[in-house]
Amino acid sequence: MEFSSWPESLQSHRMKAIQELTKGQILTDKLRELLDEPAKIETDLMSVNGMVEQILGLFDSTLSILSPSNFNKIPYNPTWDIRSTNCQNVHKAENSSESIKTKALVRTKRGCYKRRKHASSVTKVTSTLIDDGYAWRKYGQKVIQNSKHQRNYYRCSHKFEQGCQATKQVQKTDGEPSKYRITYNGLHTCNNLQMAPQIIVEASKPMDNSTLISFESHTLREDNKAGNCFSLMQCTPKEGFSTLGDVKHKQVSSYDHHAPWDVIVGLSQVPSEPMSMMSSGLDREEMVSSGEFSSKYSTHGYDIDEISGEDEGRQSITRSQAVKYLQVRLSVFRY
DNA sequence: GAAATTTGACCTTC
DNA sequence: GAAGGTCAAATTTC
Repeated sequence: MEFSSWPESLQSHRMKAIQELTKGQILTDKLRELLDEPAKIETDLMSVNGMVEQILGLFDSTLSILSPSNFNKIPYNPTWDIRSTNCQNVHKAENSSESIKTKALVRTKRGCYKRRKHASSVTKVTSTLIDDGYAWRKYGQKVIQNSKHQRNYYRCSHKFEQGCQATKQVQKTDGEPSKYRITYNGLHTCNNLQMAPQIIVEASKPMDNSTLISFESHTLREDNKAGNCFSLMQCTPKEGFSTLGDVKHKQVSSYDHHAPWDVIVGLSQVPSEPMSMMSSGLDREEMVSSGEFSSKYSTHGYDIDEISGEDEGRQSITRSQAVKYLQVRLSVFRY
């Protein structure tokens, strides 16, 4: 990444990003030391878990610092929305005092949107519904073929204020016992991740939990904000979360309440382009194809069976590969 | 009364 | 044409 060519006003962002990545590098070194001694892993599993999560959190923080929303502190203009380009005339007509006949015509043109079939997504399966720290607004519900349960559609509450394109889908799985499949699409650009979650570790069977983290690459599309999105996750089910219909996607206090890095934070909003740019330390193909890595040592209190995007060209890599991966990314990104 | 949810219709993709 | 994602009016909740 050509940081030197960045505008001067962005230098502070660069410095912040470097600071975060430096922390990550230190943690990665420590983690590597731990991984070199399998016996230590056995006895200090929680430390390993915490370190991995912290590293991922640092990525999250860095990407948030480097995200376009931080560079462009300009109030959101709805006309920037990809759909608005084609719909502006529609909205104009709706706002005017056109005839009913015109309105009828307008209504037939609603829904000028692009389906994000190929945008990267993250899917996880949890046994409990969790508050991921973002404010969501339900906008739809659909019966899905070959599925007993309806799928619920949520968009970021700040979609219109800040143009945040993040959406998620929640569907109860048919399995027994039922779990919830949550699919995150798009990138949160709203900067409204308010509160670090309280992670409650299920000490009883930590080995049962697994995490697959997707670094899926995707081409830049018209909605190039779309990216992988590992949201903050709160593992304490709130009251009333027992059924899909009862889920409250409520706004949480202020953005200033980011937790210190000792709080476990998920990797969120990994845009593909920076990842591609960071891949010089390893063979690019290796980087891209290593679209995900798994961890059987997740400290998350919920069950994550999978986090996946599109299935093409991805493979699981070992934990040590993942560490190497993080290390390289950190060192490359630093420059 | 404002905000959130529900729900049928519309639109895109496959 | 079917399936799934989104819109937006109607309805409900706070």
